[in-house]
Amino acid sequence: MSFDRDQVLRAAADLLTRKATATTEEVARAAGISRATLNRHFPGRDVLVRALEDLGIAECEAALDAARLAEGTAADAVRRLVRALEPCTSLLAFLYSENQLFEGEGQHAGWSRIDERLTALFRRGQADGEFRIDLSAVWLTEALYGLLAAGGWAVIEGRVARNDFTHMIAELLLGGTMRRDAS
Amino acid sequence: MSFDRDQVLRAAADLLTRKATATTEEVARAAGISRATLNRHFPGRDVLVRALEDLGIAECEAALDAARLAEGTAADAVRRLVRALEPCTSLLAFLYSENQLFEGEGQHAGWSRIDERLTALFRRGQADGEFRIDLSAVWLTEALYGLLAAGGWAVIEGRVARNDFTHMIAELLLGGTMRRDAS
DNA sequence: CCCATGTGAGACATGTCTGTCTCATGTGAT
DNA sequence: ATCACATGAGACAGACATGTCTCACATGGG
Repeated sequence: MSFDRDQVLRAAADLLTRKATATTEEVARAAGISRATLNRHFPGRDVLVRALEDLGIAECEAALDAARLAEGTAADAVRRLVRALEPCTSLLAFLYSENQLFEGEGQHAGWSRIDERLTALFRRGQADGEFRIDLSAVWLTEALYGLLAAGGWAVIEGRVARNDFTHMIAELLLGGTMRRDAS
Repeated sequence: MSFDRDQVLRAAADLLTRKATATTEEVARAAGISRATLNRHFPGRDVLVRALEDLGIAECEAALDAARLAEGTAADAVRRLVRALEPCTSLLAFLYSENQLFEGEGQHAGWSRIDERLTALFRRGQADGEFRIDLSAVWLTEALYGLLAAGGWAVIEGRVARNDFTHMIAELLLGGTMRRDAS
């Protein structure tokens, strides 16, 4: 019954993704610890959310590193990225919706770094003539977030198979819905 | 100072989209009425959310009607649909995130109807050979929701221009990021 | 003019979540 | 065995949102 910070954070993320308004007692029970212990380590719900944010940022940056965005074609980099991001989608989905609440406080600097790296990837694709230029790189970054969240929720609700996750998101983002035969 | 149900609902939607945890007093103040009056007409927060849901469903179905999804190419139908949906995006974005909370209760039947109409549109595009078939129509429907929400929030946060809304979403969904020259 | 209706303001009780505290228990190290 | 330490369980008070109630006021119709 020792305290495993990482395991607690993951249990909290799993629960909060499904039920964003969960009580601290529910979070504690989901993590297998008491409310008192949860409060000793994370004094306040905002502290817990910030810790989840830090975890999400760390996992995102690890995924970005693992995807080696600078190598190969931008399209392949996007595919590697989506695949690398898949394990932390539910955490991202939670933080994505939670972020809407952080109105004025200014967002975590980590997200800016991640935004910048993603935007740079799309800009590279545009500069290489690989991606179209009438959709701004900033919008493509936002769209990727939206598709990841939509995909994560669709998987949770059983509307789509988890195995299809990477293919669905990456191929929709890259190729859209239109058939590409013609060519 | 008479009570205008529709105006109150729109004010509530605007506020709740930006701050999903807003107090009933904040909602009332945003709508220009007192908390007592708000509670007379919407006894309970869930009643208010349900009313917003009904409003969102009604506006969605009106947009679906206006877009005449059965006419012309499926791609053009999607473009008309996104354009018709644009005015109620913020309400949709709120309901989209709020819906994650309705876990067990079973969702409003209206959403099923809307899902079905959207899925039918994508299926038609696939049957006509216009859309690719390796992305399921159900996923395309979910993706459209995700892109609408992402677009709505990106506009609210000033990351992208409101004028670009329709083009960004529709063209990304239809054509993806890849350049389409070649062909 | 009088009355009915609807509203705003405020007070009040209630329920819930939260943060904190105490105390007993269990575990590991010495 | 003993001690230090962390945890679990429960109690407690405070903060907050909520729902309800009363009362005063304005408006509109009879």
